[in-house]
Amino acid sequence: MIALADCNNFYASCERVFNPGLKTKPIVVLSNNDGCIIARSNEAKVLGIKMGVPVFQVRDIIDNNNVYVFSTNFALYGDMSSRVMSLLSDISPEIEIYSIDEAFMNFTGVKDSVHLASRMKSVVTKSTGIPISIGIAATKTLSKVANYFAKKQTANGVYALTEQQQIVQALKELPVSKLWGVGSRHLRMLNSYGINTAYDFIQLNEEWVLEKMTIMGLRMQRELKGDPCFGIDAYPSRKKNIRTSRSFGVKVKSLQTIQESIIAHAARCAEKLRIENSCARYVSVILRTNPFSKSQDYYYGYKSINLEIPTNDSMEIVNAAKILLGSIYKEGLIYTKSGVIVGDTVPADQVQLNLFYSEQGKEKRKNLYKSVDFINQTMGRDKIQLLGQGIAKKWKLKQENLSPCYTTRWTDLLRVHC
DNA sequence: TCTGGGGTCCTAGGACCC
DNA sequence: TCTGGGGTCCTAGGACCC
Repeated sequence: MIALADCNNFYASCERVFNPGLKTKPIVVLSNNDGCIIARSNEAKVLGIKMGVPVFQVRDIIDNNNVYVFSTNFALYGDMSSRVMSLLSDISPEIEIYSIDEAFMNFTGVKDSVHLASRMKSVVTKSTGIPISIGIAATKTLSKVANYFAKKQTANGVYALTEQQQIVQALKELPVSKLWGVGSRHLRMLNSYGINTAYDFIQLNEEWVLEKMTIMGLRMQRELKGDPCFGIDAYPSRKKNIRTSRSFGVKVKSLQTIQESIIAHAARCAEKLRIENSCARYVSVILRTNPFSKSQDYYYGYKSINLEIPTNDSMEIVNAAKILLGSIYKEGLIYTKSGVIVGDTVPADQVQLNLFYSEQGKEKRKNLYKSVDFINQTMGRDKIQLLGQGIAKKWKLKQENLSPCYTTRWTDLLRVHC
């Protein structure tokens, strides 16, 4: 048996924990740059605010209904997430942290799984204030289905989907769009063949599913029939790619300003690599204009370069990124986003050297980065940075409704008045 | 006026090798 | 007139997830 724990409206719930007066109020959380809606409380969902829509399109609904608006605060959400996950790990024998607000747990051998799940739920709610739902079933995909009904139908937020008759009934009620693995493209394709529910989908011929939706679709179908295709991965493997990208807070034309952002992103990628103890074999840079603009054709510049020797050295990655930027930058366009991707990672202690590799200066640089990383991790991001990242940071993003970092910054601790 | 960020996996087709 | 067969590796693009 597999259990899936999923935090309800996670970001919105995090904001509520430290602002209990908002308990019954509609809340939305915005993406970076205050651009799109990325989380909604149930009250906001009822008002018809859809996931992912740009804020300006729902501005009227927000204003007319006193919806509380928050800029994204990842320091807060990340910290709350690790608290929830650590509580779940204490209780569950085997756990895979699947995303910031979800975890799969192996319930094999658990005698009364509903009882265990209910206990988890009350421990998490009591210790963190975050409401969660837990779905239990034979496979990961079915546990997702169970979780859907845990949120929808049950008062206590725990739902086990185990009896054959019950599974068939659930799949008949579940729109195919809600399946884990069906996105907008597959949905349109399936609908065009008259497939509307999860039950319709499992009736389909396997070869047909394989042809239309690749092996991923077939695995999903088998999982829905109770045949496990995905195991619990309790040991997270090293990331294969690491990306840092941001929209600009303002429209940007000049190479100078873009270069500052690229250097900052490249340095951040290098730092992330060092945290993971990895080195990357390639560096890519992206630079794009506004895809929604009507006055200017969309331009998406993307280029990669392979490194002679995999590295996590900020300066080497920055240099590669600068060269790439020079080759995709076009004069005269108005840009809205830039980013750096490093990838094809290898463990830092297994880097394949070549004949021309020289140790000279490497040890010093390693020590330098160790100190810089330590200072930045304990005293705040970019306390020490490369000069090329720029001081003014004109390209920085908008965050007009940012909540305090209640749990990760001393000056932001909640004050209780007696 | 105003549209996020960070990942994974799969496939087809081309390059290349013997 | 007539130009193989089989394999691997790499990459770009597409689809999905939260």
